[in-house]
Amino acid sequence: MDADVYAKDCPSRQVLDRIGDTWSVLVVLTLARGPRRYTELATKIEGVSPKMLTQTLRALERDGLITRTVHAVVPPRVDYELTKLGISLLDLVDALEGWAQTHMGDVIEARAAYDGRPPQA
Amino acid sequence: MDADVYAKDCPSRQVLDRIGDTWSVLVVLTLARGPRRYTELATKIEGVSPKMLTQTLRALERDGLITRTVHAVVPPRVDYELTKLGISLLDLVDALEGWAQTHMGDVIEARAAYDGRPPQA
DNA sequence: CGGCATCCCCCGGGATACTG
DNA sequence: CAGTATCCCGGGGGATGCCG
Repeated sequence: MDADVYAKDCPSRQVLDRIGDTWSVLVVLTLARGPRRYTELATKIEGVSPKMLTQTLRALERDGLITRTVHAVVPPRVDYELTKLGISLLDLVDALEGWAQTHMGDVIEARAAYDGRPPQA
Repeated sequence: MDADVYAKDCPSRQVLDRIGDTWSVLVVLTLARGPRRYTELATKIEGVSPKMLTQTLRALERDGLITRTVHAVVPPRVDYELTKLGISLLDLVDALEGWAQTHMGDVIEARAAYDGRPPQA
């Protein structure tokens, strides 16, 4: 198999897209330290709508990155948890978060410089 | 500074978004082994439209991840190159590509299993 | 509580054509 | 060659309302 992310039809491109999705990343990060309930995820991840959260969770489940466990109690309780595959992704996603935090300042600076300078300097 | 990616207004979230963008990732990957011209990028990265390529390049430039060098020749020649900051991101993005390629098979399998099974098994 | 369905709006982004 | 400008469409995604 080629697994060429540059090829628009290669599945690896789709996988890359999934990893790239912000909500996916945040969900995986939130599940880093064990199972979480739907509401916990919704609360922790600011700005995500119920629709997008569900959609993201389904996509991650479909891709085998998380499991969805329904507890037959009332009120209902649903736990989401990283699979082995999901855990293997965790290191990466963690690094992503780290990079974003570490270099956030640099990026902000760069933006200011770029915006402050006349277009055709 | 908090640098909380879960906070919807934290700049780190925006940085995360930029990293997440598929075109950004592919551009950075393409620039991994040295400067590339606009057309080279357009050719290498399948499926990207001129509009999106330009837009992506501008965003990356603004964030200080790449530089844009215009050579005063005719026909015009423009080179894009990773900055130090961009290079620091390269390792991550490389790992991303690697993960996508390595686990592509697992994901495809998981999807087949998920899709093949009746909704409420 | 944890969804799914529906509606609807907005804009991301592709296609096409033109310019320096 | 390396863009920019314009048009336009599809669907991403928010809001709301209803079930188990």
